[in-house]
Amino acid sequence: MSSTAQDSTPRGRPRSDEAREAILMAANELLEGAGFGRLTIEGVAARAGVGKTTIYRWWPSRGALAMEALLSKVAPVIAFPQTDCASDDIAAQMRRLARAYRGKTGTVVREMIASSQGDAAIRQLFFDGYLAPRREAARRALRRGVARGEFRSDLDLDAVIDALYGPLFYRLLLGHAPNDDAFLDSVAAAVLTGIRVQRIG
Amino acid sequence: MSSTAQDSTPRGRPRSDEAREAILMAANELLEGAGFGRLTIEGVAARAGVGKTTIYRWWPSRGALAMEALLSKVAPVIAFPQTDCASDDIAAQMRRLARAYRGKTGTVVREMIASSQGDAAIRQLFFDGYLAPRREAARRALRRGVARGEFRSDLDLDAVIDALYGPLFYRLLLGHAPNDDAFLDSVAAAVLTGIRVQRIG
Amino acid sequence: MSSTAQDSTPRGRPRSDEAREAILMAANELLEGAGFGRLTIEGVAARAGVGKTTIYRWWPSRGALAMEALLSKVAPVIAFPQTDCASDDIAAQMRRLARAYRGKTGTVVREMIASSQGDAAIRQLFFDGYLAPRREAARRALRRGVARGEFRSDLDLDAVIDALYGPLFYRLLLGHAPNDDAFLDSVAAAVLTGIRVQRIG
Amino acid sequence: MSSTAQDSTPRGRPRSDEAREAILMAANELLEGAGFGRLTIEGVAARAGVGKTTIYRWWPSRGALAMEALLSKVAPVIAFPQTDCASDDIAAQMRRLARAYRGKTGTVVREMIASSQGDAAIRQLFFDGYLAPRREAARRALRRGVARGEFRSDLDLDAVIDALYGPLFYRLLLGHAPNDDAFLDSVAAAVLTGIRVQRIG
DNA sequence: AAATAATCGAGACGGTACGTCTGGTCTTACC
DNA sequence: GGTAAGACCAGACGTACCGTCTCGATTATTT
Repeated sequence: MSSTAQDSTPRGRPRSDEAREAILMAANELLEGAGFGRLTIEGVAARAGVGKTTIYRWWPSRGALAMEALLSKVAPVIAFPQTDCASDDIAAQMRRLARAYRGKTGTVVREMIASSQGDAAIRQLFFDGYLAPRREAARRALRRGVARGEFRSDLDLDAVIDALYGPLFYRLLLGHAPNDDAFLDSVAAAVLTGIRVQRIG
Repeated sequence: MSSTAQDSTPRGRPRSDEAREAILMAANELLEGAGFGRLTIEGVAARAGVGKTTIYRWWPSRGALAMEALLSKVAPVIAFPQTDCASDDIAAQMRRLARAYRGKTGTVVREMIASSQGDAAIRQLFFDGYLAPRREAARRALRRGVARGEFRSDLDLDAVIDALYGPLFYRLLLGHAPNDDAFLDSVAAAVLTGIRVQRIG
Repeated sequence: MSSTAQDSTPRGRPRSDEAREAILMAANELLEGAGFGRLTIEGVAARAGVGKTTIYRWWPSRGALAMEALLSKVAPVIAFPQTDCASDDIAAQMRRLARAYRGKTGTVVREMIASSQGDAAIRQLFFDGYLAPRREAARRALRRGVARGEFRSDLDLDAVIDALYGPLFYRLLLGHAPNDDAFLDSVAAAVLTGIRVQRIG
Repeated sequence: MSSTAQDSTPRGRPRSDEAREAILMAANELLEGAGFGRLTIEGVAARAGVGKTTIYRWWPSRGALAMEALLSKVAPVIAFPQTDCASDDIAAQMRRLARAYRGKTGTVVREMIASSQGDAAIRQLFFDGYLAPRREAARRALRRGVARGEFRSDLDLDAVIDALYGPLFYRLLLGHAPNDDAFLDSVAAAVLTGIRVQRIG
């Protein structure tokens, strides 16, 4: 077993975790207080009692900092219940997710998606750090349904997930109508019915 | 007793349409060339050969200007075909819309939605000027299907529209997968099947 | 039947002088309230209820307007007394002038001289409208002294005037010491003694 | 007990003397080329290759900058010759000063005095930085004359200085007549004669 | 212990763009 | 045909942040 080639203990003064945490905390406070648009590096540095250099040393951009700040405190993945019926589990999770998005989390997610639009690196951070694990959980729920013979086995799971959650995000971002339970149920019903194993007439 | 409702004779030099058009054209050029993030009031003023004051006099913010610039030249509503089958009409329009969004229009729409997140005024402008007319066209297509006996008559049309187009916008904004025809067809099939009048067994 | 030409009322232009006076009054108010530095054409126009054009039609610059505004209300020439002794007359007038300059007039004159520095036209206006008549009065007082045999007859009167009043303006503008009577008397004494007809020993 | 008076260790990046000098040089060039009225912070920044912030960080106003620029390059105090005769020394220095004022320096000094009128801080700067040392030199010359028994010992030196130099500044600022040698000599003669120790008849 | 190395805070630096203010010019409609 | 209103281009204002760059001070590892 080759002991890792990369064992080189770093020289010099080690990174200060105290500073790191102060920065993320300050960033979060600014994000919640004033929104992403008013989060500035200088503001974070001042509030955290930290030099600007320290921020630039560790984060490539305002967006990257905001994203990490958010991920550092984002709500845990909304879990999928595991009853006898995968369809019900999914519909129930969607309702819970929508409830979370009606609060502060929704604002935060909206801003994260918004700030992703102009910067591919931020988009990747958001996808990897936030969206991907949540999509993986959904994928597992769907696979469970497939395994139970509830859903067809030839599904494009990503497409199904997008069909289920796309409307929710659409309303979150455009804001023309609320993500109420009736809406989510109707979306879930339409999509899940469409992927259900057909009863033979 | 004069009953004139509109008595407001504007005083002073009237607004210059020439300047207005030069500003919107310059804004569009910058939007397409460098994106919303690089659109600055100073840049627009310089390119349009216009004083900054003239821009600030008529547009309250960078976002409002960008939005109006977008709306002033955006492709006309992607029309719905009108064949015998409303379902086919809708699915066909979705494919066309997605094609448009794979080009420059998609980038601009993404950025407009993003900049809507921090500014309620922009959001309203975008909804009224861009989204609402397109949703109304979709609503008409759905009503046609209802009238033809193709779709159920108890539908929440807005919810149906969100279910159809939400996934498309979701992929547009998150970018984790392309809006290809197969995906859109599967979404359309699931949703439209769900609202179809049930055949009596 | 329109009688084109001449109604009994001759083509009224009732405004002109009214506007002119309103402008000068507004300019004076601004000058006294905020000083020359804060006098702007726009401010004057707004306060006078007048279009900017009307100001630009009659005055070539901010300074010219200010100058005329000041001249329109400036205190009358401080008269020279006419006693038996021209020296005493002059010294007395200097004391009176200094007293006037210790009040608002002094501030106004200071600012007029200041605004003359960058604009030859303003300087000319100030000289012709303010300074020249006052110097002429001083010249007459000196000539009276010459005629009476009190002063020498080969004098360069302008140089004498500058020697008399220069120190007063110097203190007015630099402000390092007050123009008190003792100072003025000592200046007057030195200069007037110097130009007095010498007693033959 | 440590008696160190100066314990303030400056933190952060130290001020750049290079920038400071570039700014003063650029300001001087603009002052001489276009005059104080055309000296703008933006112009200085551009010419010096410096950010505007750097100027605003160290100078509170356009006038303060101009003043320091002037002081940084103004000829050293026009020295007083030191011959046997203090009267001659003073008259000679006045001629030299007037010669300097007939050139570019005169224009700048005029403008500085003008801009002092609306800003007490500028006035103070001009007095402390420019005028006071020159007056002190004159005071020393006069004291020399007193010590030599040439002038009376009960003089108000400030008043004498104002009497000597006031006319010169008066002509400089009003511009109605040149500061030629004959004029200065006559002023000097009158004033210095007046303060001379009287010969006993 | 001393030297080396990377960190930290502070804050100045050259810049870009902001949104405002004023200058001086130019249209309009009204009187 | 002069006037008020007010839009127009131009450009400087003073401010906010950007991202980079010294500094002196601190905290580790390596010699």
